[in-house]
Amino acid sequence: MSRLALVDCNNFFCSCERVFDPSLIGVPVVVLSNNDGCIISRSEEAKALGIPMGAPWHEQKEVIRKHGVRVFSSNYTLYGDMSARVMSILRDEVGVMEVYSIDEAFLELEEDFGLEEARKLRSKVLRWTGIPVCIGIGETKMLAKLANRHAKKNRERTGGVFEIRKGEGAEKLMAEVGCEALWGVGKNLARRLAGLGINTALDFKRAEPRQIRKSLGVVGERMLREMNGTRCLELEEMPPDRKGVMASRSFGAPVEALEELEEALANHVARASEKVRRFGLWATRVDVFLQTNRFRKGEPQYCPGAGVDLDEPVQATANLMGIAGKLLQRIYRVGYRYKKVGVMLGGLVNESCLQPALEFGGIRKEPRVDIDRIVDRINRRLGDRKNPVITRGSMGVSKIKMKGEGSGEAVKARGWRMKSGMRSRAYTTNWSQLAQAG
DNA sequence: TCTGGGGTCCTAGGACCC
DNA sequence: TCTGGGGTCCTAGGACCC
Repeated sequence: MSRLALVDCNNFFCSCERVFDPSLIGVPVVVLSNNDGCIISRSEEAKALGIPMGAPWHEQKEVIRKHGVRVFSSNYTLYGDMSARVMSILRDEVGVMEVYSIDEAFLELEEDFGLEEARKLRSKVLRWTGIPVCIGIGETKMLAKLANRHAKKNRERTGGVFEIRKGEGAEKLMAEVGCEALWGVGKNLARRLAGLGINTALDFKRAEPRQIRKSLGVVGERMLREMNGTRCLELEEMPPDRKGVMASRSFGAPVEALEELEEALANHVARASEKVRRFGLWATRVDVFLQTNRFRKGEPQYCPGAGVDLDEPVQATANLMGIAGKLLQRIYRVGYRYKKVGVMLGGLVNESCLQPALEFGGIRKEPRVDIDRIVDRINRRLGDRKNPVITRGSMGVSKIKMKGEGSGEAVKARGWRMKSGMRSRAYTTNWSQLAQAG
């Protein structure tokens, strides 16, 4: 039976800080989120003080002051570097592994890799990097996660290493774990499960697949199978290509002026595009969004977003800046107190998708067109369902030729890409309504 | 104008994770 | 007063095609 190990660094960000400042050992430490807003990593001592994960810093100030908790802003350069060191040690250990996050990795285990080997690996990582880890072993990712959780919660008894094996032992453990502790089950799904009378991990493991499928969908069914030892979540050795890159920040104090939003947005666009270039990618879509303060229940909320598909892949900050700026102007409304502005560069493509500027004997390629989509958008923006601005009509009223009528070569020369199944279609335009709609 | 099932594509929104 | 940032996947529903 093949098995997986989940190696998870303990209190990773705090542990990283400790490696470089031994005076932090044995005292409560917390690390704050990007904007120093929330607590995102706590040492064991800080957890013992009752400081919750994700708590707003300002809510914990009193406890922090009272107990002399050491507080750090996050330092992702440091954490990334430490992560790479840990991962390289793990990579030496096994043939196949998946770096799941900055502080976790799944390892495919050989038959003879047992608890003893896991303990050795654990102390090796600690010795070489100063980072303590826990290791959970199981047949599937979910089971390895569960085993890891158990190893962490019972560190004295387990020595930070635990394997979950089929049988009574496993079921006893599961009976003591609530569903919300399972990987992939959050607050909402846990509530839904509770409604079905499924409260513990064991209840879930024994649940009726049809029922789970019905109320939690395929995601739920996959989890259920994983709990019973069937692998549904594969190990991904190669990280899949990134789909988008986002950059956003909350403001310390609410912002109302467009100029201020523009300034912040310019910053985010610069960061996001830099990242995209570093990955060797290009964006084919830009989305901009605004948010008011969702915690201020009394204030009017406005969280608009707008995006465009680009005619061609773009990488340059300046180009993206212009596009993002226009989108911001489109969604900006006077009179709101904005808390956040952000940009999302999407539809990322690599070099292979770049179209050469010159093709077909020097005729420049035009962007891909999809008339139906464009028509759909125009209608959605300007008309309503009952009164579309543009409708598919009888042939010959107002025609956009896509194919055929001897114009195939012309179409090709323009570089229009045909989707299979595309045909000539006719559209009628309600010009007066279009004019009215602006 | 009505009839119908099997597909795809797109978007918005929900849920989750670290 | 202050309450993160960055991702992924899935679903539902509409429009459209054949």
